[in-house]
Amino acid sequence: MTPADLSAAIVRIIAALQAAGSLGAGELPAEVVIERPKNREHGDWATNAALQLSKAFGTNPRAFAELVAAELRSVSGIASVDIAGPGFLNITLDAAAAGELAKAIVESGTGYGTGTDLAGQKINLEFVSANPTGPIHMGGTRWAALGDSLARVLQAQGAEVTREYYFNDHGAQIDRFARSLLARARGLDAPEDGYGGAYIQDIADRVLAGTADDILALPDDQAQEKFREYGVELMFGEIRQSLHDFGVDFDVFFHENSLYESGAVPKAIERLRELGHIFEADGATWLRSTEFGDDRDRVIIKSDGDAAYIAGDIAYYLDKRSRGFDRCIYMLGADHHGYVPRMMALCAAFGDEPGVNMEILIGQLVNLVRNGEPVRMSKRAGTVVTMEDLVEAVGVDAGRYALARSSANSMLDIDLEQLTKKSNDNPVFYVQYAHARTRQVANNAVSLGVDRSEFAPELLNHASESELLAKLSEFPRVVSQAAEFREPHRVARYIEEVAGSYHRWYDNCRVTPLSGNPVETIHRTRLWLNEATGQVIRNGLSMLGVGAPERM
RNA sequence: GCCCCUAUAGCUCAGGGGAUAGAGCGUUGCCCUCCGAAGGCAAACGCGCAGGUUCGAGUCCUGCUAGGGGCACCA
Repeated sequence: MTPADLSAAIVRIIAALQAAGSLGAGELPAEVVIERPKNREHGDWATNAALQLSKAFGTNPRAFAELVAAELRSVSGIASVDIAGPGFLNITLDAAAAGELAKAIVESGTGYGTGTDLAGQKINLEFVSANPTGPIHMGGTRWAALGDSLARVLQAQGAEVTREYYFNDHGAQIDRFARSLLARARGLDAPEDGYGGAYIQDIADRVLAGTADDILALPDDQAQEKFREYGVELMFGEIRQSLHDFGVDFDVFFHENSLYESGAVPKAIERLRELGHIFEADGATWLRSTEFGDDRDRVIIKSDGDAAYIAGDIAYYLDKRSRGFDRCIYMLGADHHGYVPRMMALCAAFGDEPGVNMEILIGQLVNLVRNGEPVRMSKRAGTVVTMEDLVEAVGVDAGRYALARSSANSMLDIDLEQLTKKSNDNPVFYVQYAHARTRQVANNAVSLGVDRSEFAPELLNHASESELLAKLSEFPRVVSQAAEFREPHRVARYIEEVAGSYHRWYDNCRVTPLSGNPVETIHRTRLWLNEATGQVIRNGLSMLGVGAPERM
C-alpha cells in the first residue's frame, strides 16, 4: 500500500460519497496529499484532505473526515483510521501490508528507489570546471562531490546524464600561469599578477624534467609558450587524476581553447548577429543582453580584438545544444552568481528558455578554518587546501560524504585539523556501520541456519519494525525529490535516518534465535527486513559515491 | 547603492505550509550472561528581531540586524 494507492482510494471514496449525495458539489481533486506524520503515534500515513477540501464540498473538516474515515476503514490493508486535531486523517496499515515492503525491496535490489521522473531527458551537467592553473581546492572539491552525486540521482530518475568539465585553457589567466612558471624556472619571484603558490615551482620543475627541449635557452616569449603548453597539459592530467581518485569521472573534458581553434566562437557570434542581438559600439562588439533581463549589455569582442570570456560561453552553450542536450545544468560557485543574468540572457538570445534549457545552480563557498580561525584560501597566495589534502586527511568516503550531506545553499566550514584528529565525528561512519551490521547479521544468519525460505510479513509487528519499514518506504520519494530539487544531500540525510531506525530495530528484534532456541518463521522473515535495509543503505550510499563496506 | 546566499541545540547541519522542530558530534546518567557497544535508552540545551498572509508559519511575503559572496572592454 503506497501513498499513491492511498491517495487514489481516498479520491474514489470522495467521488462515491458525492455520488451518494453525502457531499456537496465540489470539484474532485486528481490526488490528495499523503504524508508521513512526524510522530509515529499518528500512524503510518496522514492526509490533510479534509482540511483542504471540506469547504469546497460544503461541509466542515471534521464532518468530511468522519465520512471518509468510515469508508477508508474497510479498505483492505488498512488497520485503522483516526481523526486527529482539526481534521487530519491518520492511517495505520496492518502489519502484513506494511511488511510486504521488505520482500519487495529485496526483489527490486539496486532498482529500489529509482524512478522515471526524468526518463528521456538528456542532461548536460557541468561542474567543477576549476581553472587549470593549480590543483583543485576545497571549493571545487565540494562541487565534485555534490555534482557527481547529483548526476547519480538524476540518473536514478531515468535521465541520460553527461558529466562535463569546462577546461579554461584560454585567455589571460593562462598567460599569467605560464609567466609564473617561467619566472620560477628562472629562479625569479612570481610576477606581480601571477601565481605564487609553492606548487608553481613543482610544476615548473616537472615541465623541465618532462621534456628534452632546453626551454630555458629559448627567448622569453617562446619559453613562456612552451611552459603554457606543457604546464596546462600537466595540470590537465593532474586534475583528471585527482578527480578520478575522488571517484568522479567526467564523460567530457571540454577545452575552451577548442572553441577558438575550431572557429566556433565567431560562428556563434554570427548566429546572434543574424538574430539581431549584436551591436558595435566604442570599437567593441556587444551582446544586447539587457533585452533579456541583464542589467547591462555585455562586451563579447573587446576593442583590442580579443574575445571576452563570455564569448567562449556563448559558443560553448551553442555547442552543448547542438550535441542534443535538452537541459544544460551549470553548477557555479557563489563568487560567480553575478554571472547568472548574462548567462540566462545568452540562452534567451538563442531563442531558448532560461531555467529550462539552461539551469544554473549556485553553491555557497567552503570556508576553511583551522582551530576555529578562518583561513583565507587563495591560489595566488598559495594557501590552498586541495582535494588531495582532504582525501589524505580523511579518505574518499568521509570526504565525499562530509561535502555531499549539506545543502549547496549553506556555506560550509571545513576544519581540517578536526577532521584529521577525529575522523569518527563524520556521520558517514554511522551509516557505514549500520550497513556493515546488516552484512554481519546476514552472515551470522547463514551460519546459524536462518534463511529466507519463509516470509510472513504480519509478524513484523514490533514498533521498531514498523518504524523501520515506514522509513524504508520513503526512499523512492526522497530520491525523486533529490532529483527534482537538485539536492543530493537529501539522500544522505535520509540514509542517516534509516541507519538510526535500523540500529533501534537491531536492539529490539533478533534475526538469529538465542542459543538453544529453534529457528522460526519470524527469524526468516526478519532476515528479509535485514536484507532490505542493507539494500536501501547500499543504494543510498551509491548515489553519494560512497562505499558500503561489509565490515568496518 | 544594487544583487545572491545564510541566520534553528554548546558545535556542524537537516527540516520545500501542518500535529510534541530533528540527526550527528559534545555534556550527564544508565545498558555488553547470546546477531560487533563505531550501538541503544534517558536527560539538558533551540527557530536573529519586528510586522504581514493563512484555519495553521522554522517554512511564504515585507522591513530591520548580523555574517558570507558578487556587481569590468578580468577570467
